[in-house]
Amino acid sequence: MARRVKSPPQPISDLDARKAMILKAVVVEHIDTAQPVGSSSVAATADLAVSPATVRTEMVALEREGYLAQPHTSAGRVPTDKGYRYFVDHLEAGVLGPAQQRQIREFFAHVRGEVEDVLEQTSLLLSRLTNYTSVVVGSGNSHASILSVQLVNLDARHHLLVTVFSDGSVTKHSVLASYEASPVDVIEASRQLNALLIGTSIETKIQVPSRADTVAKLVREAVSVLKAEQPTLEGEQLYIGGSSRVAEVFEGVETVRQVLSILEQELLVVTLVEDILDKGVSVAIGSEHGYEPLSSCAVIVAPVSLEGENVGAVGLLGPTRMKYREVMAAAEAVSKHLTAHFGGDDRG
Amino acid sequence: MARRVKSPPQPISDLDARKAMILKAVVVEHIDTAQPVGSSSVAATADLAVSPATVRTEMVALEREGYLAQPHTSAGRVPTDKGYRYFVDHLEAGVLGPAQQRQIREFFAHVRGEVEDVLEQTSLLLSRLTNYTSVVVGSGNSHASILSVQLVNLDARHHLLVTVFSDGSVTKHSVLASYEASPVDVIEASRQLNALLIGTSIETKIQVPSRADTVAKLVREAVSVLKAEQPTLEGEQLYIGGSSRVAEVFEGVETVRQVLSILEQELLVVTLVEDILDKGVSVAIGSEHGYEPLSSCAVIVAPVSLEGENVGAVGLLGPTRMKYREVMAAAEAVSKHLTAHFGGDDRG
DNA sequence: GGTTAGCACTCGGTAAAATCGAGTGCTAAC
DNA sequence: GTTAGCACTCGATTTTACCGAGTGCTAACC
Repeated sequence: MARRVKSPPQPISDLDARKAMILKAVVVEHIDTAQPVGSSSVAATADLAVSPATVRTEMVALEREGYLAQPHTSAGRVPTDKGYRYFVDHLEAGVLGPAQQRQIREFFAHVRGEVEDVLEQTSLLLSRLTNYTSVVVGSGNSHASILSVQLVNLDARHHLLVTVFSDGSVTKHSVLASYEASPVDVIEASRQLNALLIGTSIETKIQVPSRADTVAKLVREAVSVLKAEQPTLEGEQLYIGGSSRVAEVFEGVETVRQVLSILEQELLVVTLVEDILDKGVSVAIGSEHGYEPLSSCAVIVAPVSLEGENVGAVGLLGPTRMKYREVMAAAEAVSKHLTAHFGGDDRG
Repeated sequence: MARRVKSPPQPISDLDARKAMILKAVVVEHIDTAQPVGSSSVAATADLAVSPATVRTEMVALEREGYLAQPHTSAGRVPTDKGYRYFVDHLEAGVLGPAQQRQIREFFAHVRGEVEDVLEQTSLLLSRLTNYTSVVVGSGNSHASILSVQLVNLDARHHLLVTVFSDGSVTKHSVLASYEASPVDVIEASRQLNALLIGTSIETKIQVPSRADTVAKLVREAVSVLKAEQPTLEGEQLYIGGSSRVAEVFEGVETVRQVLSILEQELLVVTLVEDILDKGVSVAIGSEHGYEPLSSCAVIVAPVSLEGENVGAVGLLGPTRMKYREVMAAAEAVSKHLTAHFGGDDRG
């Protein structure tokens, strides 16, 4: 996470102390008011003992360097994505309000149920906490090992393959056969599948029996449907909380539509979040994530890990002028709690 | 479904032929243009050989009787909920365009996978077909019988109860014990659970063993988490397709927000759809369904049945000025196909 | 009696004009 | 390097005027 402390030699794109303060003031006020910010209100910022005129000169520079933009002559300045980026990179870590801290603690003290339920609840919590739309991603089970498989027959040709994985996930797959199988066959197939698959992961290559009897055919069939899953994306879980926030937080019906439409494409959202995570970043602003329809959004993510490994992420989606401090703090806190929750799950 | 053919004696609230035609003309045009409709455009309707003045007189009457409303003096008329209701009740059955029919047929010819996947895909289909937000509800499994239960142990105190129902649904429940249990115990418990539960439904009262050994405790524990589900609502599945349509179809950010916010409350949506279905109606207009925030919406539903029993529903949500003919036809067609799909599931 | 042409009237929507003022950039003095 | 002063810009807001779709009413018409 790029959080630079003030230290001597900085990349070209760095700003002297005063410019930084001015930029920060503009960002803060614009986030608050959604209006272009003028030189006088910046000058009024207590800890900046200069006149509006001076501020103006600096703002011209900031604009030239791409941190600020002017909607039109004779309007105040608005931060660009680059401006927000600088702001976020130099943000001192935010602290959560006590009320929110309590809310999170209480939530995790009382939440229970399956992982899926917890993740879903968490997405609602995040959205309630921040007033933005939240996104919780649980990773797939592609390398979890199989604890148990069972073939249950619904009728003579229609069976259900139920698989339990070591991460606690359960999948089911229909197995439709063109031949009839007796309950005894199914039980035997089930037994063989167990022998064959337990301990392997879905990625493991399996040597299936090549005999031509009903049981062997069933076994082959079952293994094949199990392996037929797309390796990476099936099994990913996505929970979106507070999508109605989109309508309150973005202006312009068209933007709202676009964002909602993106959120509907679950694969895309999962990829987006994981991309951001892969880059090791916690915030993607504007066009940084490369999804053009989301260019007026910022996405904040935090990883959730289990035994040192990333098993998911929590994210928040808002306009570029979102409350980064609070929201980043919230995301971080929730991701921590979630990690702890899954790590020390076994309450007595 | 109330579809009246013109027949002699009607309830008080019925209209003579000409009023009906005028009302219909207003509704049709308003659905098309979203604008108040004036007497002259109604008079221009080919099959109505009267002058605007006459139409006006009739419109005054229609307004008095509550079918039309006037946004303000010297504006055209707009249908009220009652007006739409009359329109819908007297709507001759719509026919789907050939393109849409093909789309539906193709969809059902190629769709495959678990019930859940089919329902989810269906909701997308419906939304694509109609350009409105769609809702697909799959009923719970509360009276499906249990085909198999299995206790899988994750670690000494943490087990997973996996239950397969006759309707093909699978549930999992964590069983957390305060005592340690050996794999042998778990297998034995699993065996006993099978003996105990197979063939019963979730509602059946079960006589659990009262012994104090580990196995019996496990069995009791497992039965109790299984029964702990809320009887009616858990297991209901809801799939919403095209929620971004909300933003294109309703005007006013506030309305959009409200509708989205309702859609987030899955329980509420399920109840809403089932309420409408229970009333034996296929369309709920404006405030007819009693959910105030949805008073500018119309909801069209069609049941999905399996072996004569309702197992779900498809629905579409739009503004009161929605294209009833087309949408009702689409909902009906899809519900028919879905019913057929599940009825004759066993393709060779 | 129902229908219709004629007409005065209403009133929201749109466009043009006027005004305002926040904010700028520049310059000259400090 | 900073700042006060000032002319200038330009979007937002308000004002005014106007248009015209649509109404309700009345008197003539079939």
